[in-house]
Amino acid sequence: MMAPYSEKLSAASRGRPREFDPAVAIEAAAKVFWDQGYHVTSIEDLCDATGLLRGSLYSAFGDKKGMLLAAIDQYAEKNLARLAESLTSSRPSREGLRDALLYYTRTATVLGSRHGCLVTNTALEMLPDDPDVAERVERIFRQMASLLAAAVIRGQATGVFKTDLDERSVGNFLLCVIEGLRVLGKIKTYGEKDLAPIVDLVLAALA
Amino acid sequence: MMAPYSEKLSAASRGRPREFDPAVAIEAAAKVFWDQGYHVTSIEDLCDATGLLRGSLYSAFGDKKGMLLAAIDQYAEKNLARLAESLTSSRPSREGLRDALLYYTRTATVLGSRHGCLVTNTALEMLPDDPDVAERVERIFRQMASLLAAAVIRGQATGVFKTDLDERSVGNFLLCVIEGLRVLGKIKTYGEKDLAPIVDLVLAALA
DNA sequence: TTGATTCTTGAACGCTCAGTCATAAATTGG
DNA sequence: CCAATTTATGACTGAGCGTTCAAGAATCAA
Repeated sequence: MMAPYSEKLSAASRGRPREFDPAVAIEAAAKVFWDQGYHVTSIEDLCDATGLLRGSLYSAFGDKKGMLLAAIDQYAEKNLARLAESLTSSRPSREGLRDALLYYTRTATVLGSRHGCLVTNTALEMLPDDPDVAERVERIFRQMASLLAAAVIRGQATGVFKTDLDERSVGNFLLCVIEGLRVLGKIKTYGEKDLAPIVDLVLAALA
Repeated sequence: MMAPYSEKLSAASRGRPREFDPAVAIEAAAKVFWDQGYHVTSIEDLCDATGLLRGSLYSAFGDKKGMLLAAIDQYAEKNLARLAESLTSSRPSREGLRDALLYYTRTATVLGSRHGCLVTNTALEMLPDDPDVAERVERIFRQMASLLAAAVIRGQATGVFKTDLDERSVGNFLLCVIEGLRVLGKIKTYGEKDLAPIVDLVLAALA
């Protein structure tokens, strides 16, 4: 179960070639898991979303869990890259971090699609019992906290933030708020104008 | 579905008397939903946990969703009362709020039972699609935010907290952090000593 | 061309699920 | 005691689930 699908996903040199792009299929599957959750999603849902038949999905990803894990991996890679770019695109500033956090208040509250974050949703649905999901969520959260902490550290060097902040604590603090925003964003009574002030209070703790 | 079970739960004057206490049954059911999540939990799981047979559960609570809603209501009532008492037991102080928040870092990270919060778990599993759960989560979160905001307001009057804080924003901020703590608490790499510093950063934003 | 290999197709399997119902048991009102 | 009413019991149902698999199709190596 370590990498139950990656072996299968490598292009085979012999035999009939695969007729679909696994990355495209997984992106479609990820949307379904994201919308509905893991347990509610049926294989038929995934077939409909991907346009593939059961056998093709099973031969490529092993089983339903394999499809979820592939979805999480692909989703996390994309979103971590986006966060990293958002935090490093401009020179460290209060507004740079503010914009990075406001991204989560915006995506959390998009009307008609309050499905939050695939990783957060899956974590709450499947932890603490599922070791495969746990391993991935731990890694993703660690990377997010590192990126956030690094941004604050850079801001400290340029005098934007307080200098007596513990790196690890700040990263966890910001990650905690982001996850909280993703929870609140699921409730329709919380709009962006309710969540944005939270970000400003967060920044007040750092400067 | 408004109150699908409450009508049934009132004691009937005629006929064979109910042999079990619905509140006890619901507490046992709530533990199962809390541990496993709604969709993974089967009626047989609930029968095992409550010691009752299917017919008794169905006649008392209508259906599986009715059992969940009753569990949420009972759980929320207990926990809101606990939070209210925690916040008002001593005169308003930085340490009073700190203790109230540290409660969540402790319960979130109990070894061997990182099942978080029933309301948070159910919200992420069933929102935004389920209106019955949505209605309850909205109400519970609104009450939590109100209690937290009121505690800060009382602290402002005694000079413990900054005076330029918006009541609504502070309540949402603290609620957001609590929900974030409940998410992080699901990951075994986060212990209480990782979460406690978050609380101190939160307090730094208020004073 | 032949055989091995891989993917596609879609029917089929075994199982679990939420929910139902007929019957029996316990209570109340008259 | 006799209906009427409510609960307890547990077998049952129909639907949906994840997964498997045999047969057909497409490719490559030789």
